[in-house]
This record gives sequence, C-alpha cells and structure tokens, in this order.
Amino acid sequence: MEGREVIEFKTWGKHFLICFESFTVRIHLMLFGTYRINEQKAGVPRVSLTFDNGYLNFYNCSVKMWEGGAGDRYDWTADIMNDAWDAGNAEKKLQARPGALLCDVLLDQHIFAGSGNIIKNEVLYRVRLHPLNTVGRVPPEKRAELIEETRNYAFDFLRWKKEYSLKKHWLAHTKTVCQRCNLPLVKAYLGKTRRRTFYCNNCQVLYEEPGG
DNA sequence: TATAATGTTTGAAC
DNA sequence: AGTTCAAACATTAT
Repeated sequence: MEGREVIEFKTWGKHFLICFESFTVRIHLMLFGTYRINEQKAGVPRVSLTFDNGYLNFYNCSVKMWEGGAGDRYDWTADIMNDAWDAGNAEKKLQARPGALLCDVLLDQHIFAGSGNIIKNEVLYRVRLHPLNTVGRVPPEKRAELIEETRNYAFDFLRWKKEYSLKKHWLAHTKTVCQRCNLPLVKAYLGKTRRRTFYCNNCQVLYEEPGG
C-alpha cells in the first residue's frame, strides 16, 4: 500500500473496502474494532493511511487484501443499505430456505448483508414476529414487511448511532420487559448461531406448523 | 472486578 | 464429505 493512491472507499454490509488501482483492502471491525480520523489512540493500528489532509487508522480489526477490484466479489443487491438493495432478491433467497429460522436468516450476510444481532432483535420486535418462526411459515406479506423493516431499521440505527442515542432507542435488545404488553421479555440463545435473542412471547407471533 | 458481548474465520472433531 | 463445535482475535459496558 505504501506510496499508492486510494481511489475509492466502499462498503458492503459490515465490510469497509479501500480500493486501490490494482488491489483492494477489506477491513472488518468484528466485535471490538475501531477507527480514528486524525486522532491518536493507544495501541498499534492494523492499517494506517496518511493523506495530504489527514490520516485514518484502524485498530483491532480483520484485514484482508486481494488483487483486483471489489465489484465482482459482492452481491450488491444484498447490502441492506446500498442503493442497489433488492428486496425481491432477498425474498427469493428466503424462499430457497423455507426451513430456516428468522433469527438465523436475519444474521445471514448473503441475504441481509449488514444486519447484525441488534438489528435482528429490534426488527423482529418491530414487526412482531417470533424469532423461532421458520421462513416458510411466515405469510408472504409479513415476510415482505420483515425485509422492508430490516432495511428501514438499518437507517434508523445509523442515524441514532451518529447521535450517540442508539441504546436509548432499543425496544427489545437487552430489555427485560415488553413495552407493549408489560410482560417479561424472553432472553434466549437461539438458532444455529446461538446469539442472544430478546423477544416477547405474547406480542411476537409464532405461526403454527401446517396441520399442527 | 468478573463477565459477557455489536462478529467472523479456522481447523479439529465427529 | 458434510456438519458442528471450540478457539481465536480483542475492548468495554455493566
């Protein structure tokens, strides 16, 4: 990277892409990564970029590099915050996995690139869907609502994050009581991912198995 | 102060 | 061969 010029910054889901003329650097902040612009921070940066008008450092992150650009390596229609986002594509991917749990598909970066555990919990609460629903059991119009709300919430998330007020707006994540019905929220480690899941057994619909 | 968690990859074990 | 699982990375709020 030394002496080379950055052509462009891009993002795909949680990936931050630094594009050079003949190669690409991918930063992923994982759980604990951070970046600083024109600021010092304790510790050695994994990647440090210096420009004519400032500098940019990345800490405690995953770094990958490859020859060539970023374009053909990513499904841009899967990025929930990208202009190229395609809800119809997401629906097709969901239809291909009727047995998958909602709490798993909302973390699947191939379907909802950029969605994470907080988004999963908040979106399911907002649209009143139980995390243990299988995709196939959820009515199509409700599935469309889920897909739409995942993108919507991502923009709310970003806005609140910038305002340092994200946590204040959590309705389910880390909460113990349902603000809609006042009953206790359930905290469980669900799905293939066994990630922390907060939900209301009363307000979030669990569709019955066909015939069951 | 100990614990758990906004995430993902890797490789061993089954 | 396909899956499942623990380990690894490392910071910070609670």
